[in-house]
Amino acid sequence: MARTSDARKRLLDAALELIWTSSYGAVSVDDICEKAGVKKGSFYHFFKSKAGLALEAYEAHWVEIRPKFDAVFSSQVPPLQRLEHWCQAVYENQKDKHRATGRVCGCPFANVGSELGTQDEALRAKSLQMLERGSRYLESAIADAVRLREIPSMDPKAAAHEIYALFMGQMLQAKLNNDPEVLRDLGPQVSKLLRAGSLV
Amino acid sequence: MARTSDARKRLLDAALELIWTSSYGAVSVDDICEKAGVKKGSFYHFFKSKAGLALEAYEAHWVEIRPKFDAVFSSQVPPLQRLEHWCQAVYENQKDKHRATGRVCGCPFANVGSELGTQDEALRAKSLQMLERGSRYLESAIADAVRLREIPSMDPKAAAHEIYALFMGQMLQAKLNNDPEVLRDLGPQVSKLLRAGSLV
DNA sequence: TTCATTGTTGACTGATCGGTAAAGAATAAT
DNA sequence: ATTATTCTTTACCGATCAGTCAACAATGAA
Repeated sequence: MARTSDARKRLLDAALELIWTSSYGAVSVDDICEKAGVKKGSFYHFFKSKAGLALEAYEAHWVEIRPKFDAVFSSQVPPLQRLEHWCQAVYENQKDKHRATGRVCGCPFANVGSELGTQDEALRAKSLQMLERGSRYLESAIADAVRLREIPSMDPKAAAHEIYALFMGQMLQAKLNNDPEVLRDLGPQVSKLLRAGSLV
Repeated sequence: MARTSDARKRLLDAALELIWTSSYGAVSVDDICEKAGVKKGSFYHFFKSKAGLALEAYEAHWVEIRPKFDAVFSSQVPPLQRLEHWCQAVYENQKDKHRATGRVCGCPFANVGSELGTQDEALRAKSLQMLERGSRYLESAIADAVRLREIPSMDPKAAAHEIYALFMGQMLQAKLNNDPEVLRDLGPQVSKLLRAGSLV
């Protein structure tokens, strides 16, 4: 048909990065355009609104990081190790971001859910969807761990939600302290909880 | 000296309410003024900036709710019951807010910390201070429970932070689901975790 | 080479943003 | 009653906000 361009992807990347390191409300369409090197007219050629862009940016980010999740939660890895590796990866990720920006930025999906959960139904639902996607990995790993008698019997779905709540709470604590080291012992904590069978 | 007025308090109340039910970024000074029935000139007579108002609003809110915390965490109550009552109070509080607004609004302090933690040092610090204040109640209760042999020996401070992380994560899950019932079993969950001695 | 399609540009809108200035009204202490 | 102080009001500021528009440039398919 006609010409192609990577401006759309640049906008998605810029939006995620800016909103992650600050917040949805504090980032303007102009900011995103400047970071992406795209004029505002082009922005509205690709996206119908700022909220529309955010929605697509989160989905695009998920598509990007999903392979990492799939790898970390591979069935080839012993179930409890999957969880440990996941905690470790999150810890390293936050440390990298902290090194790069001087700030603990937390989880981009949780951030937007917390900020806009009461205002924008579509973004709330997207944030919830991300949560459920992550929780499903935990659920499978926990179910496998139970099946392999590595941990006591428990309801995997409920346990996954509880572990995920603990995880998101620690992320927030790390952000409030602006200290990624808060997340250092997350893996062992999770293991210990699961082995004790004291959830739900 | 001269005339007095309750405009200042009305502004503090309006700000907390509006920011809690939406977000800091989405609420304008004009919104706050309109809700408080105060003209903008008066706003800047009492507060030096929007962020300054928010800071004071959170501190004022703390002063208001602290007596409830002191009552719930009274030494006259058995330690584990304090925690159960606290969870119950939070659950009821979110249900009330949900009935009134149709939304699970979450914790006002956690919300602002999550939204502005990377942008406004003063608000991040205030959010952290609130967290620590709450955590101190948990810490005392846990220490008492250990001392009274109601739960196994553990580090009260670390356990308090872990319980608090779980709590904040569940609040966020309730917000993302827009369903206060997510918080229904928080109390028993906390009790079970503490009794198992599987924390930290 | 044509030509429909896709992408780019810059100028523009009206609304709203946080914040200011200055004059006047209400009040408490004297 | 005077007066210093606190509070209220109105009108205003420049900047920025999200979003629009129409002209124009590049490109792939025919």
